[in-house]
Amino acid sequence: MARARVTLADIAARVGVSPKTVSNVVNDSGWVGAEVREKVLVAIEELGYRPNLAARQLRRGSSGVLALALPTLAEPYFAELASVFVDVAHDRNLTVLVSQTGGDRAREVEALDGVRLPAIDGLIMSPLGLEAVDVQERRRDISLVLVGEHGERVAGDGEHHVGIDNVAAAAAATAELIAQGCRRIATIGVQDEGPTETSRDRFDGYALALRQAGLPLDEALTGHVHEFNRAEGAVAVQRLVESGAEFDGLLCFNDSLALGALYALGVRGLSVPEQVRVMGFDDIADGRYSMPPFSTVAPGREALANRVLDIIAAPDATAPGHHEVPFSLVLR
Amino acid sequence: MARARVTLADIAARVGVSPKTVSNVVNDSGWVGAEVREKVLVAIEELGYRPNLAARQLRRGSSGVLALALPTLAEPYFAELASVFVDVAHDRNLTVLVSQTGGDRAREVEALDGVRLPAIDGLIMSPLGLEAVDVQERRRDISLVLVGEHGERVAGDGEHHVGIDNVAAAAAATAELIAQGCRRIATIGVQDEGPTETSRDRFDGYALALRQAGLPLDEALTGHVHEFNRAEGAVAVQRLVESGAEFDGLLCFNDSLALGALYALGVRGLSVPEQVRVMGFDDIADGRYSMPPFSTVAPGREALANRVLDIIAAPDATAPGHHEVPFSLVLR
DNA sequence: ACTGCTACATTCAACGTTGAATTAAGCCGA
DNA sequence: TCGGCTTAATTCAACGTTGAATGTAGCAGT
Repeated sequence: MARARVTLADIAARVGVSPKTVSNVVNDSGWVGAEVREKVLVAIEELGYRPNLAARQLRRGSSGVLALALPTLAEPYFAELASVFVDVAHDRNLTVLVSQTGGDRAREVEALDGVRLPAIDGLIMSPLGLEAVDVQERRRDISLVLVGEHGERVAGDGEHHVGIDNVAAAAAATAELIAQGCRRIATIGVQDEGPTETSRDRFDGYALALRQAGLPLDEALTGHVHEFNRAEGAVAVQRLVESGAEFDGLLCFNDSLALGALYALGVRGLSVPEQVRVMGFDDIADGRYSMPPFSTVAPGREALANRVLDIIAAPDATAPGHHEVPFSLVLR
Repeated sequence: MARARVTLADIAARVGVSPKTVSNVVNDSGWVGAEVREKVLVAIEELGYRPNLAARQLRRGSSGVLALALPTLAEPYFAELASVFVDVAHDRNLTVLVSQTGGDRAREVEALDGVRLPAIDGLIMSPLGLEAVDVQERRRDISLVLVGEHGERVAGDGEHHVGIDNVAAAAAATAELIAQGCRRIATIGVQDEGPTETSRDRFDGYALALRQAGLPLDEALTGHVHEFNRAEGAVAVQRLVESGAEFDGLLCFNDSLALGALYALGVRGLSVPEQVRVMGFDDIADGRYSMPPFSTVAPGREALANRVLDIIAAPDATAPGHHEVPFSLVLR
């Protein structure tokens, strides 16, 4: 399996030129005669030469490779985000490699330090455990862009962050439920511990929309969770229903929660959307074929990826801090 | 942002020792006195030294980094597989970086060649467009392990492949439906074009189980699809129902198809599991909170990842060819 | 014949790290 | 006192690539 590597020098020896000339052919740099170029290309083909990227990067100082560090790929939102990032980057002739941190502070710091990552040009991270001080105290030689709401807090004014306006998005989603006739709108996804930025922003938007519509904010309609996944969504709805709370609308802080909620509503025999209208967040693929269907907030994933890559391409052309990308409502 | 890199030489100069001694401290190699070690560690902390991985790999010839190339992260099966791989590898002190090829032959070949990948020690790939000749004709200096059914064909006897016995798994799943009382079992997921290995194996298992139970194989109960996703699953069921086919069991060739099928069954007013029992494949997280619930075949993901990493760790200790890992049925 | 130019190709050194070989110093026992 | 052993640190070269500097023709122009 592990045959010896073919190097520039091997090609050079075979053709009878210097390694540098071969390098020039490979990189289309310098002056190379047509005849020599041809012979070199033939030799490369015959011997199966592949540039050693470690050596190239060591010399050049850059690799054209970016890393995307996410809490988990098991959550569809992150998996789909990763998918979009890779594709958008591919169109730009960049490679994005995806890494999974588990949302663990230590592993996120490791990613920042480039521990166990190959030499990369830039790091895109959606942190969960990271603290602002972790970013501030270490000098980096690569560019960093943070995404996600926790990332926004960590970034502060000193680092790049890209994301949607969560408060506005949650307010728009809530307003839509109200427009559809809901008057008692429950919410699922309030978090009381850990990185709660997302939760808080979305709750703020929810509260804002209620206030603007002159509806009361009822603590009994607030479903608390530990994490944003189906299991927690199901349990939260179960608790709400058992507590005797009555509601005709349900704002879930992401689609996984919404899918879990639909499950629990189904078990309880509550029909969607007749008895309860459900709204989610993230527009993940699972939600598109959910039965019954529910509406959701679509963050502009392509827009996000493009914005991030713009910043990575020219980190100093953009002032650090928060950069906003648009969202939209998907009604089903 | 891009501050100058701190090198071993910088640390060495500050402490007043040779770079090699600093290297020894960093790698716990060679003999270093307690006092010098301490001073070096302090300097490393103060200056924020981080080893240059490109240089290290160039010198060492290996990086401890593996790449996992998948068709897409947008499909939950692959995303969850990636998640498991990263975690299992992390436990073994290895890094797995995930790449997305789109199932495109050219991009899969690029991955094989290491184009636009940082220097890595091993490649794990679930191919879709790749051909056996692509693998055979290029000499590689890294170890390769293929996964997935198309990968099994590409691997042949000359390359490593790890996977479950799809025929047996599909047969077991079908036998379970029969044991639950189903007599007319439809199937969804037969493919007529592209990389159809998965589809064929599962259909063979389905046919085998029917034969063993003395049940007829009815072509009218066969749902054809182009891809394994929710949309196709929904459409396939719709077609089956509209064709007038009657069935009390439904074997879907993966969970995404099953979720789409459930959607279509729901729209048609067919109740699950009363009127139709549904069985899927892959045991993805979405399926676990599906309403109504359905059973599925769980491939041993951890077992798969561990087997693959065993092989990568010692590629020559294992004969190339197919290596099997167990599956199990998850009944809901 | 001399200068200056163009087109090609080469040499040299360096990117940062680390195995292998070497040196240096301290200590022990004969 | 000498050789031999242990501990500690060093020097050297090389991993494969590529910028910068340099060399060498051949040819045009004066």
